[in-house]
Amino acid sequence: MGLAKTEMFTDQQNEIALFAKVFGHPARVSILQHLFKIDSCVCGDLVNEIGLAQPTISQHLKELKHLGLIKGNVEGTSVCYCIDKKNWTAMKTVMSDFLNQDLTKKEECC
Amino acid sequence: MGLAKTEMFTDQQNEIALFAKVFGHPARVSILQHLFKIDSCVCGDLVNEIGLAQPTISQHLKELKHLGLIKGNVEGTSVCYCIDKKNWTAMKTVMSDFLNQDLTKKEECC
DNA sequence: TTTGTTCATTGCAATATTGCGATTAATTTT
DNA sequence: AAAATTAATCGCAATATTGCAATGAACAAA
Repeated sequence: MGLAKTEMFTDQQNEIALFAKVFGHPARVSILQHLFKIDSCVCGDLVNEIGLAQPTISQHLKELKHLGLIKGNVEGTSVCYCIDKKNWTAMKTVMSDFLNQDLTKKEECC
Repeated sequence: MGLAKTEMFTDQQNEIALFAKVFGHPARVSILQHLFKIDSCVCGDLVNEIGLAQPTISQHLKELKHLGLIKGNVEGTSVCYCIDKKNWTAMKTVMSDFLNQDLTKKEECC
């Protein structure tokens, strides 16, 4: 099938999965880390920084933009990308709630 | 290709991507939340709780186990699964470092 | 031993993802 | 206007993922 049955899960579970999925490729992790490091960035810089072809980087940027984690702004012939702070913070809340579920009171049965 | 070019990324970036990928499906998110909620669980409970077929759940459990996030223990004809606390905590460190990159000093250029 | 229970594995079909060459679109420079 | 620059899109091939029916393996109960 290759198709996740999203209708049988909660909105929260689907949202976590969507965010996680976009982090599930090292190129996108690398792009985000680069944007954090240097504040803003044009697509061409990322093509040089990471070793992938321009259409490939462009597609990864599109996915990050689609989820709202980055913003793009046209500047002449190039495009300036940066982290969308508001949406990144909102995403962090969702993911942190998932990652920080309480472990302390659990018995490790296995 | 469908094949991530892992060799051009750092070990850290690949590790983040691997953890994120396993969270990138709502069924696995749901399984983990259930294990957190009820401490331990056999596969059959999960098949009832989530609406997927037994082989499908079994495969998702296998992926979670392969990454070390859960442990499984055979108990008669059933298998008891639970969160691997040590590995979960280690994973949380890796993911939190990524999610909590400093935003405060950044200019939003776009 | 036979039967039932529970979970893992196999094998397959359907769909998704990744990567890039070729092209296009938008803009700047000459 | 023509050429150059930059990034998006298209179209394709290769691979990965998802889901499940069928089957197998391990154990328990009769």
